[in-house]
Formats: sequence, structure tokens, C-alpha cells
Amino acid sequence: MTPADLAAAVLEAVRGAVETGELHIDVPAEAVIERPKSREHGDYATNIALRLAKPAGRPPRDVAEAIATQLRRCAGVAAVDVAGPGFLNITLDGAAQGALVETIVAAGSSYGHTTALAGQKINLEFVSANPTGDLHLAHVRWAAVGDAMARLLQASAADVTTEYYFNDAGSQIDRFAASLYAVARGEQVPEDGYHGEYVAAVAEQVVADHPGVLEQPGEDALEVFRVHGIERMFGRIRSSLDQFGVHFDVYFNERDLHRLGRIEETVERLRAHGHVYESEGAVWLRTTDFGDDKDRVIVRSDGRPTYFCADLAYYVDKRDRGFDRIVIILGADHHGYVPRMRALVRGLGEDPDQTLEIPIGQMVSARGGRLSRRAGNVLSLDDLIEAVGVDAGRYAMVRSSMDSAIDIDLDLWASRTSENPVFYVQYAHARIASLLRNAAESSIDRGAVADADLSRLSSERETDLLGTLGEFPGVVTAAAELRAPHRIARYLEELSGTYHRFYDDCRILPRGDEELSPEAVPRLWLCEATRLVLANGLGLLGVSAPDRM
RNA sequence: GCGCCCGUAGCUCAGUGGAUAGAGCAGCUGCCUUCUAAGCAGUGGGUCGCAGGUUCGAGUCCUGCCGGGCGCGCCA
Repeated sequence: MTPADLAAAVLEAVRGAVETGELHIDVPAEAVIERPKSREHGDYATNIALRLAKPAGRPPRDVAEAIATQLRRCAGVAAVDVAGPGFLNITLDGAAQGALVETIVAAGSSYGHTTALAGQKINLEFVSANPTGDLHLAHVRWAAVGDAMARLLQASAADVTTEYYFNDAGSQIDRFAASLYAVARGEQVPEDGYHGEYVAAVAEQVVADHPGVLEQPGEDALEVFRVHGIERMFGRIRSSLDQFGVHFDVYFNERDLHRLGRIEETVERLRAHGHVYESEGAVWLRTTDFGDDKDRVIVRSDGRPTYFCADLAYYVDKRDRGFDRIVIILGADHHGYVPRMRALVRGLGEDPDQTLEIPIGQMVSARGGRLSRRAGNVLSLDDLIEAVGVDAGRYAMVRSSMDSAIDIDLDLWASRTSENPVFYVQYAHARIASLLRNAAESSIDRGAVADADLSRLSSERETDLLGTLGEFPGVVTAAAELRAPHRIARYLEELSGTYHRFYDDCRILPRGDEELSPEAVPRLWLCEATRLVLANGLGLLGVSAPDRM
């Protein structure tokens, strides 16, 4: 019996109490089931009676008693106690608990998937770094978090498209092109230009691809460096992301918005909604009507649109492509953008609470490791992969809440010790894989899971493990809804610990010439179920689940 | 000055209004002739930044203050 099954049973019990006239209330849509911190409080607990006390006009404990009476009749429920202010503490019978293993094994790689977000068409944009330099640590965080979030949303049945907004127009690009051109001609890079080894490397590649470029007139040559420099730079970015295991469904070019006239269309839409005025030669949007602290220019006095006018056109484009929810992950250094963007959306007559969501992530820095001499923040994605590897790099980035600024300790994440959380989790998976290999090599036949006596999984360590395994789908759903992939990492650490304690306490394979114990087969299936959940969870984070370490 | 985020064990951090606030690491004490000791058990460690408020109940919600991070362009 899964927590979801139990929640349904609790609601059924409430319905029963209503039908018998014990309670006079509307049956709620859902029941919250949680694992009590202390096992003295049963396998599961629900606070539903506390929540229903007010509408029922009865003391919480009375409501609890009425529900408990009904719930005790439910198959698989061994005991129901009313405790404290009105909690229902529920104990399942052994067979109902053990049956979870069969549920997990049968679901396999889809265990943890739900339909919680079915029907939602979500566009998830992240990274979107300008092609003027290599990805650095902050981008890496959004790459890891965004990719994990996409996997979570998909696991919750949302229709997700991941997108990278390729900012290939604007003054930053002009500066980048000018820097490339300067370097190629052996000149000093302008003060406001881009510096670094990669600029020289890209310039060199462009010259190699276009041998005559330096003989061309200045404007033409600059255009070659602009177009092909961006292309090269973007190639570098994509190949880094590729190595990191992050692939986007759509790479969207800002240029297309300009080329297809989408910017002008968007300005006209805004104008039609009556929030546009002209002043000092520029076109303004009256965003103060929508809570912004000042009005914003959307078309500069020289006729060029501002960057967030393009961003709004991009938003419109996404909406036109049928997405009902636009999610954009941004770093805290861009959070001032949020009220503006919301105001712009309202200027279009849409409700940003329904269509636009901008999770803000706090900053990331790094210390330690031989790369730290490169002054912390300029650590690139490639540097990180070289320093700690893909798995540790991704895990380090998703392990903490986006709301927390993090400081990555490269020495710790590079270490192959128990200090390193990703190894703790991966080790649990490898340990199980090894155990299952040994069982196979000893020719132990697990048979079919349906034939295993899973009710034998009744010791404290076994039921702890079962309980934790049962939580997984709820954790995935919560992580998806709250856009909080770090919850998966924390869960996996908890599950790993629970497994290690089970492993330490419960011998599985026979030693020497011992007989196969009656617990062996059910426990092997419990191990397999645990391995599946660890693999599924790591998969949601884009981290590998090794069979050997 | 205004806005967003953070403040929880020595350190790094979890904690979707519920019961005695948790984990990992670090410290100390134990556990490997047989399934991976990259593990486990035990132990110490807390004014949940401070002060009010909301309620059956607040680390969690509200207000104010203190400390830290990040923003506040016709830059992106």
C-alpha cells in the first residue's frame, strides 16, 4: 500500500463517517499523509481530523475517532490510534507494507512518475548566456538546476520544452565582434571589450575559416567576425553543455525576433492596449500602472528596441507557440527584471500569475582546488568538469535550495570520500548492484516478485526502508510543483542512509555453506526496489548510478 | 533610500502551519575470517538573528529591527 493509496483510504473513511451521520461536512479533495518522525506514532499519520474539526464544529479528537472507526475496516490497515491533539496514527499490516516492493519493481524506471502536472504545457528557459564568453559557475548552476527541473516536470507528466535564448543581437555582441577583430589584427582590445584566452582562440578560428578576412574593408571584416565569432562561441558553449549532459529542445535566436518583425508587432500590441507613450524621442511603456517603480523605455530614441522589449517579444512568441506557462530561471543579479517583465505582461492584458514564473537563484562561488587561483567566479564549466567531474559538479549544484547562495568546495567535491554526498548516494547504489551480482553468481533464483513472501519484510529496518521508498513519488511531485530539485538530492541521501542501516542489520546472502534463509528472497527484492529508486532519483538529477565503484 | 534572497548544531546545509527541530561532515567511543568499512552503532553539540503579532499549534505566516548577499540604466 502506497501513501497515495492510504490517502485515498482516509478520504473513503471520511466519506463513510459522513454517510453514517457521524460527521456533517464536505469530504475534502485530498488528505495529507506523512511519515511520523517517531515510529511510536505508527507507520503513517494524518492531520485530517485537525483540519476538519472547525468545519465539523466538533473537537478534533471526536472527529478523529469518527474517522478512525471507519478506517479500521480498511484492508491492509492493522491499527489506527488517535493521538495528541487529534492526529490519526496508522499502522499497516505486513503484507500491505511489503506489497510496495512489488509496486516499485513492476513500475521499474517509471516508479516516481505521476500525473500531477498532466495537461500543463510548460516552456522552461535557463542558462541563456550571451555568446560572448564561456559559461561560468553561475550558468552552470542554472544548467544543472534547469535540466533537473525539466526532468522533474516531465516525470510529473507536464509537457515540457527546454529552451536556450541565444542573445545574438545588441551592443554586447558588437563589443565582442570588435574585440575579436582587434585581437586578430594584433591590436589592443578596447577597454569595454572582452578579454581572455578564449577571445584569441575564437579570433584565430575565424581567421582560419576565412583566410582573406583581414584584407577586407573594416565593416565587412567586422561583420565576418560578428557572425562567425558568435557561431564559434556558441559552439564552445554547446559543446560544454553537451559534456555536462545538458541538451536543450530549442535554441532560440534573438535575431529571428528582429528579422521576423516580432519586436514591432509586440510594440504595436502594447500600443493597442493603451499603455504606451512617447517622450524625449523614445517609446515608453507605463509599467507604473502595474506596480513597477518607474516607467520603462521599450524603443530607444535612436529607434532601436531595448533588450527587454525583445524579451517581451520572445515571451509573446512562446505564448503564440501554445505554452500556457512560461518559466525562466534567472540569477539573483537579474532579479530586478522580474517586476518589469510582469508589468510588461500585464501591459499585454495577460495575468503574469497565470502565465509567467521567474524562479530566482542565488549566486554561486567556488573555493579550493588548484583552479581556485583563477579568482573564484570566473571558473568555467569546463574547469569545473575537469576539477570534480560531471556527476559531482551537477550534484553540487542541485543539492542546495536555489534560494541559498552556495560556495562550492572543489576539494570536497573532487574527493572520493564519504565527505562527498554524491559518493554516499552512488555508493549505496553500487553496493546494491554488487549484492545482486553476488546473488546471481551464487545462482540464487529470486523467482517472480509476485511469488515472493514480501510480508516477511517486517523488521524495523525493513519497514523503515519500505516507508522511505514509498515517499518517493510524493517527493518527486513536491519537487516538481515547488520547482525545487534539491529535494530529490536530500531524499536520496536519506534513502541511502536508510538502506545502509538496513544492510548493516539484515544479512541477506548465506555465509559459507548456510542454507538460504526465508528472508533472503524478499530482501533481495527489497534491495532491487531500493536500487530502482536510487537510479530513478539520480536520473532526475542527471547523475549516473554506477554498478561498481 | 527602495526591492528580492538568506540568517537553524563547531562547519556545510535540509525542514509545502503540526507531535520531542534534523542530516552529512568535523570531535569522541566501538564494529570488518564470510553480501563493497566510500559503511554502521553509540555519544556530545541548539535563545531556529532579535522583538512583537496572528492561532488549538510558528523554524515555517504578518510587522518592525539587526547582520550578510544581490539588484535598482534609453547596458544585457
